[in-house]
Amino acid sequence: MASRPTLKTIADQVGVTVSAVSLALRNDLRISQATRERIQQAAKELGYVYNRHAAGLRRGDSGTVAVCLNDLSNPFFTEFLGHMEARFREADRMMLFCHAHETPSIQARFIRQMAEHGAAGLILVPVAGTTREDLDGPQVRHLQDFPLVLISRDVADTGFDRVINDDVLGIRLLFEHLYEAGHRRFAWLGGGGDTSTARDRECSFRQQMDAAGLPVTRDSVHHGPTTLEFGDAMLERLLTMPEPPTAIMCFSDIIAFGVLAACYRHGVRPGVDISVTGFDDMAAAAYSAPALTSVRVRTDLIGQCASELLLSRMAGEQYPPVRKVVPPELVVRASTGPAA
Amino acid sequence: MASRPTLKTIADQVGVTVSAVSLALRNDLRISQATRERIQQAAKELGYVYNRHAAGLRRGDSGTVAVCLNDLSNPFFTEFLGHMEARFREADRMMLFCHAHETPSIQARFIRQMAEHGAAGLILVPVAGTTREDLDGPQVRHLQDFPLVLISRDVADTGFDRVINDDVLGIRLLFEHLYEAGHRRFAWLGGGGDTSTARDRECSFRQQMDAAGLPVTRDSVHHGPTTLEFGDAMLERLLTMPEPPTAIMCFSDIIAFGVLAACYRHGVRPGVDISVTGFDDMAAAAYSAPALTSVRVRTDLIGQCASELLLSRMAGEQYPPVRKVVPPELVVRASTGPAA
DNA sequence: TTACCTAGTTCAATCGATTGAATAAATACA
DNA sequence: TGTATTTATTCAATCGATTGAACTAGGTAA
Repeated sequence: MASRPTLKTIADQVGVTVSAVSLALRNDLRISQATRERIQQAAKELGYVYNRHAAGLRRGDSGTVAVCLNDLSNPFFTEFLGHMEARFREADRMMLFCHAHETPSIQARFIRQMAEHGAAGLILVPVAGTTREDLDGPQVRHLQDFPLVLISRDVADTGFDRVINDDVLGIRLLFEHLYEAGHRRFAWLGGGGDTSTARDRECSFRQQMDAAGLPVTRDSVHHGPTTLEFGDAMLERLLTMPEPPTAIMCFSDIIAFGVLAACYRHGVRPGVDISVTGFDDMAAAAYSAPALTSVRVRTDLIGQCASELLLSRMAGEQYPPVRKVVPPELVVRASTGPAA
Repeated sequence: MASRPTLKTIADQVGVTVSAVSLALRNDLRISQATRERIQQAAKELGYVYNRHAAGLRRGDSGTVAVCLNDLSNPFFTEFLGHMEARFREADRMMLFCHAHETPSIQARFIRQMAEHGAAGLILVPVAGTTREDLDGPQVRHLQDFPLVLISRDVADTGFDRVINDDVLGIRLLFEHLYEAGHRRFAWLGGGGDTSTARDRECSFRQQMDAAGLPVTRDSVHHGPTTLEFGDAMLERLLTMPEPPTAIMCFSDIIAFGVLAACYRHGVRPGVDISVTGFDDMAAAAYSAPALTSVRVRTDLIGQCASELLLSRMAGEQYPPVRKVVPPELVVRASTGPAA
């Protein structure tokens, strides 16, 4: 296949130099209107495609940003992705995307590669277990002074900007809602991963229990993956207990959906016989059977805030690291009700 | 911030030329082991980051592939994304990502931009209404002989490779399952968009009805968006009909979930009072209340096949356009049962 | 001793676009 | 008419890595 036309091709065609073409295509007024039009016309006819490698090499910016997430099967993260993609498109930035799949080596590789590609900034949901070292150590020297925004999960002791949900508040809202409805026997499901989200939510749960004078026993906290399967399997187990909980608080809506599915099979009526809460308030929460009580994490605000922050850092703005904590909102639906 | 080290920086440090450094970093045997090690050591110490713009400019390949999808809120598409991402990572390709959101202008822009960025190939779920012209016209000359694989949705009369699901078969499997269970009053929900998927599934539904000698009336086909809301709202409407259908076939699991939610509220028992089917068999289908009968679209196979195909085209392999049709599998669950 | 390898390294052109400085041509001003 | 000024375009260096060709020791064979 014939190689693609370049500025040179156009220049020869029109009878000017590459400089003139370069300027004309960017609508620089230094080139006369007439010539500019001839050049632009020729470019169109030749099917010219701008070469950002060449331009980026000279100017030092490729026009891309990098985004690294961990769980595409979780709508919660794809919501983020959507919000950020929209904002970056607006800013005329392309998105280099990585699905790290909770795998440190994939994340590490992506962090290197996006730099090789000249990405101008990085949005990262850090893989579970990510430490300060991973983002700040000698292996990743290039991240120093690099525009990087952490979202959803925090990493302690780093000097990066971060935008996260107020997980402590979220759990408190749910707990208070349940407590006021008379619940006293609670179970906590999920949050197996080594993330700030898992820690903060569980910690908040324990605090609430403490504050309410309720004991946290081995039977009230159950770690596991954020999957439907886990929720489903856990309900089966909880039902066999001598004194099953009356309220089940899940780390994520996903787990809660699994619990609801198991309830349905067992003829246990959520909201009547037992109360179930999720976390995130993904779109499906309003359409589960029954609709799920949850806390709405503002993925829109977090996504927007993170992309704004990144774009401003990319524009070179200097200010101390920002740690933005976005409050979630309690959404009460049919899956919770008064304690039996 | 000090600009990043380049080959020159390393060369000066070690006391060799850039050529030597370039070769050494790629482990070329022409450079002696000793020098190579000194150079690699220096590179590490300096925190050198490879510049793919420069390399790509010279070599003509940036090492990226582009992927353009339309609905991130649909797990069906994110499943694809996951499968392809994995395969491309394996091939050491980065992914330029776009969420076209069923918007032709976004798709068109992305098709231009990914070329500007030197992507070596493109995987595209075409936006609803995409025509031959959009992929083959004078605006997109650069797509000629460009590695491009269409997935999930087909575009007529194009010479591109495509990997799609056998939608006709999928509907037939569902229909036969319902028909054999005694159903005779059917409703079809969804497929509002101008896509091959929507056309093929509805067309197949009509064919099945015809073949079974059942009339397709105004009341049996209802177009709408692929949302939970639509399914929910439609069930409400169907229930008010004098002779409601006994079997509801939905364009997508998403719509079916909406239908199930409405059933739950109304005390209608899916699988007993009414039968409901989805399409795609996303992960959640096994955990809805009740679990949803659907057809499993092999996103794994389609994703793998598409990425293999693309990689082979990118490697320069020549063969006539491939049109791969992957058969789906019927998955019967509790949401369907014998006609009342 | 001379011609000839060979391994190890350097030279210099190259990819395509950008840009500050230089030049040429046209116009304005005195 | 000659000089200053503006306008339109070209020149040439540059970004960072790659690569075929050229060079330079040191070693071998004749």
